[in-house]
Amino acid sequence: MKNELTDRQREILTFIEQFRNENGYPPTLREIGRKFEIASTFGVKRHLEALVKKGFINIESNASRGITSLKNEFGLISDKLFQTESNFTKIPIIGRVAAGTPILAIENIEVSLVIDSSFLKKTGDYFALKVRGDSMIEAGIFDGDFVIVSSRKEALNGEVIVAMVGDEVTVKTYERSANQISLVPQNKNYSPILIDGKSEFSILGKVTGVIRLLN
Amino acid sequence: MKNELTDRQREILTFIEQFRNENGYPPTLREIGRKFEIASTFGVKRHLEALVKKGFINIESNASRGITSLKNEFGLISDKLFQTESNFTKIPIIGRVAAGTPILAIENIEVSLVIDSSFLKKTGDYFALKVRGDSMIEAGIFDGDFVIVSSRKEALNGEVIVAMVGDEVTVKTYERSANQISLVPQNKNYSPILIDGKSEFSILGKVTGVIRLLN
DNA sequence: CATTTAAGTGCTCAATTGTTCACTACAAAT
DNA sequence: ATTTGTAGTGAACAATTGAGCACTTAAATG
Repeated sequence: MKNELTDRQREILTFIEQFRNENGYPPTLREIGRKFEIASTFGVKRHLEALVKKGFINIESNASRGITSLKNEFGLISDKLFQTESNFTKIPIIGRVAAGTPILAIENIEVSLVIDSSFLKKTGDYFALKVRGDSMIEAGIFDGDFVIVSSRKEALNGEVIVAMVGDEVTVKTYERSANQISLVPQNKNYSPILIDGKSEFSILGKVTGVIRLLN
Repeated sequence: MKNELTDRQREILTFIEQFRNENGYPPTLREIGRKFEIASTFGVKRHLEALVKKGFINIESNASRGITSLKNEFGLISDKLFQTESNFTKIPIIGRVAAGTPILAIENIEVSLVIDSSFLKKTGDYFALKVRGDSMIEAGIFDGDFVIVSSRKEALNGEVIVAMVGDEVTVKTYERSANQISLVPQNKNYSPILIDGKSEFSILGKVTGVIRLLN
């Protein structure tokens, strides 16, 4: 047996892939059969077994919709993108911004976001944060926006930064005078946060991008 | 009922996501129950119903493993299932758009932009435009921003759309009354564009995302 | 204190789904 | 001529799975 697919098998493999992309779960034997007008589940099953034997899928026994590990005719799809194109950068989205909870715990990283590297300046550490509140709307940063942040510990006047004040993370404009650091909101309804010697304060990074998703 | 998740619901949502990423298909009620030591499928089912009500998942009735359309706490569609192929989507950037006084028509396709597919819905054609002008600043769309546009020919009142008026492309809020279509800027200094029967007018798409790059 | 909401048990039932068997048919290779 | 691989029907069966009900517990709400 050659490890090449017959036309029929290729059709079915393609259908499984499409189905999963559309529905979020693989098809059942009967759903495949309906599509290809195969009346017997056994007919379908043997196609799947052929696909397993040839290494294109795995099937979890006795599990409904138990098709896993899709490959296509060219081999593993999962590796394909990373081999050919490497100009993407994966950015972790740092956990929930709830007051009082530690946010920068690295274990909190649940989701990543991949963006075109051309959006970023140099190589460096980036992370993303979902913004809460409207204190920066005049700078075009709205509640629910994602900000892309370049990690750094210092900032220049006028830059939009992400800072840690006490145990809260905040996005503000950085203003430093002779002996006073101000975190200035871009919204008339809010007042600057003044940093005195006592406050726990640190700069986490500079905002280098904003992403907003609408419905 | 608030649309926020309880701890239990978040745990379960996270588990579903992980399960799907590991296995390629969503878990059954009992598989979820086994994980969390919930003996009754009914207990699990009501968690899922809560997640549906709050808009984090959809469930296909009577379908095994019928959980679809995962969102996570950030509102992103969890697309790791499709990591195999299209974790990224290539979007053509088309010319520029007048967001102030309409200036530019569609130029040539310059560049493409690659973004994480979780930013997009699964279906549909997308393109991107670079916005010129400040007529939409109150909607958080600034001069120089990129808007991601889902191609469509119709719109609902209040949606931010990209439209063609004459031979110029513009980004505005769509407002339709009995017999009048208005393209409303989000900036007090500008007036709506009124579409009469004579104008050549067509909707190019709906703005589904905004990307801003800062220095 | 009554009510609501979240969380769960134990159970039954019906629908969905995977497994398996016997049999047919055809083309290609040994 | 016989085997092998592919492709299918039809039916029966068992396991998995989702749906639903009555009832319980606990915490929060008002």
